[in-house]
Amino acid sequence: MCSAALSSPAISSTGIVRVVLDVPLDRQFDYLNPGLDILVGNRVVVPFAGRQLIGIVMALPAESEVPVNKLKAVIQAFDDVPFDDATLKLLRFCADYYHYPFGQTLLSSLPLRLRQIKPAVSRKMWMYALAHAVPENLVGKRQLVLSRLITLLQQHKECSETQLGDVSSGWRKTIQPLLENGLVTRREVVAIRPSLAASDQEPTLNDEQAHAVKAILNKIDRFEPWLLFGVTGSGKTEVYIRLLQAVLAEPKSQVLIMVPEINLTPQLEGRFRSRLSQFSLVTLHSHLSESERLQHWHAAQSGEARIVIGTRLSVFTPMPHLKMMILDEEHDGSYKQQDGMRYHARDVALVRAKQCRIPVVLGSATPSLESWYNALGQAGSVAAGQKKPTYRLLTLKNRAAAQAQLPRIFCVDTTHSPPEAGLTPQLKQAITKRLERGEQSLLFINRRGYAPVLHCSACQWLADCRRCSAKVVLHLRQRLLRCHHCGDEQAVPLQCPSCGNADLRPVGQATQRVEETLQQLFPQARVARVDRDTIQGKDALTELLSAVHAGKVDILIGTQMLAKGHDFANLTLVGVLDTDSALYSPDYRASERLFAQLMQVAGRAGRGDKPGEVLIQTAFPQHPLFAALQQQNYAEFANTLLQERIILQFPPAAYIAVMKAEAADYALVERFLNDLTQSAREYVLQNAGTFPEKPMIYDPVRPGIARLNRMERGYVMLQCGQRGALQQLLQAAVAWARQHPLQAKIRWVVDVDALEY
DNA sequence: GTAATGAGGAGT
DNA sequence: CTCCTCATTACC
Repeated sequence: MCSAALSSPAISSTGIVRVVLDVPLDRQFDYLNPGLDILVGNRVVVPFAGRQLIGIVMALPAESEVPVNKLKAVIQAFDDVPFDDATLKLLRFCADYYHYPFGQTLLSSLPLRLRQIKPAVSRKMWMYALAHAVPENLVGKRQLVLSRLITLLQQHKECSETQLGDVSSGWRKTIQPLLENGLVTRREVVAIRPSLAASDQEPTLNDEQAHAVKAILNKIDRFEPWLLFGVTGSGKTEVYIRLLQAVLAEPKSQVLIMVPEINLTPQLEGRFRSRLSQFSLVTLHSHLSESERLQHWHAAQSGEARIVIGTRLSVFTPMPHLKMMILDEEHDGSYKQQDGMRYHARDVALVRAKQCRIPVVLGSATPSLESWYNALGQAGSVAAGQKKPTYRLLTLKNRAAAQAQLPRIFCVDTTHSPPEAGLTPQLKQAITKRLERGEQSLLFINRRGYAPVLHCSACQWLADCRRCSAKVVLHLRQRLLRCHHCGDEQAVPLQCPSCGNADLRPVGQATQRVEETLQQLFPQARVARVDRDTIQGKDALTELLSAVHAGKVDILIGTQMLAKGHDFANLTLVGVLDTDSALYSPDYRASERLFAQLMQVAGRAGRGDKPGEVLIQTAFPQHPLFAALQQQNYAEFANTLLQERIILQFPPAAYIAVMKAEAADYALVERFLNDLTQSAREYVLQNAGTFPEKPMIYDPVRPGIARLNRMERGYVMLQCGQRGALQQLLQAAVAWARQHPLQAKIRWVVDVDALEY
């Protein structure tokens, strides 16, 4: 696009307004200003193809390439400027790097309220309190609501609108006279919820923690990526807190902490609120209401919030005084956006830190191979080969609480001890022992539902999804078959649709079925199941976890939902029922993910003063992954994987991008992708001289789930050892795809640094 | 993306 | 000859 003309005025009341819009068109649109006050950066409402859209003013050019009589007028202008220069630059970079339209990149990073035409006034939030003692005769006998409101206000120093609303929906009407006569006062709260009383006391850092804090603070005023590699329980959070204390000591400075998903946010939030209670803190995650999100976002953008804790999208939150970023559990796949602009929040954070010249701390017990690769060399490993380390590695080897021991990890060979209903005799025995001792057990199985397949014993028929090339999972309680890929549900057939046989059997294990088995085996035990089917509301998980803490549960069974961050002092056994599907998966990242997951699950055992035990059921106990796991030796395992990736020239040893296409008819997809590979190869041949390294273009393949939601899918992988060369090819490929004749008939996206292939 | 546009087919 | 549907094109 045109660079803003030097002569263009900062404010316009007439003339031309150049706008980007939330449309999949990678260009800007010019409008006439009918006499509104408009600044570069403002949000405006403009007519577009027969409807009204919100746009962002990018420039006020002197003239337009479009004839003036074709230009339409701006309808409305808002006076806010949502993006600062730094954020805009970051979003521009991302739009280019991920090959996603700039307008959509920009608008999708904003809270929904700022993308909607109705004015984004956030409703004010108030806290109510009693001003003085309540006079005796105030409350009449029949004024039940009033009396309850007053009781509530007497019990709490301050009450939120939600609290008061729980008493009666008509609370506003009742409280109004009290506000007028001054018995009740209220104060406005902007986003920042009142901190809990500062209670936690400062633990002493061990040597490793102290060294990490000191090392980072030594280079606090420059761009520097740190990999904080610390086993579960080694006290990474305490390191974060000390860093934040130091950074926030500087007036105005802000910090951004990112976490994988909402489940973890409340935990970290609670600790930060109590330890850093003097600093205003907001969260940004998907569980917020739209008005909360807007408030929190504004608090960050205005500089009012000093601490922001958020999920991946928060990496784009404008923060004028950002001085440090922290990514907890940096290896977690949920940092990668899987639709729209497919950015990786870790990579974006690195770019942002570099632009802002600030440190970025990546924390993990099982770093991503990307980060490991970037930190190697300094670790003295040979795996990185000739590569120079770009991250600084800090290691926390010891558990922070000295008495907490690392769990002992065993494999149970399922070829020698075949499991019955999913449980090997060893595991059953281990559970029995825990029940006798009054300790808790956690069983981990990565499949929700009752059984992963429904099978006909006569003709070997298996129940398929109608929309996907996948098997449907039996959910017994709801009496239905559900596809875990598209969500489609169908009734359980009474007889085999293929041969009419009535003997249809559930095959394999999933959480519901294991729960049933456990209840039969241990009728006296209190069993709780945790998966997406049992955990529905936003407080459901918290409630269940506190029940576990209170000792009201003996055996917990669940999916990876349970794997993260929850410490149960009385939990001494972790059982992993089925890992083998991930061991020999075609996905090149499967074993990296499995190791991280098992490490995390193992970390749940024995976090109190009792030693923990982990039993893993597998038919392949000799697999090197388990040997490394038993020694809790991530480094060795990661180095082995790295060698493989170097040989295969897969990430992080090389860069990849995947062109993903889908259509109802695979023939179209195939034609499109064949055309693509051919022209991409020709392009590379013809421009061979301009490529610092020649990219590889693989033949089209079908992904693991070849059909998803009635769409036939196909992938083409582009790979190169050099990022710039891959980008050069991608640019040509995207331009080519945008004007391909099949463009309208198929859907395609480019997934740069795709996690799966 | 979606609204307007125009080409081709069946129906009155 | 009109109305409808579907694909194509333009969107400032």
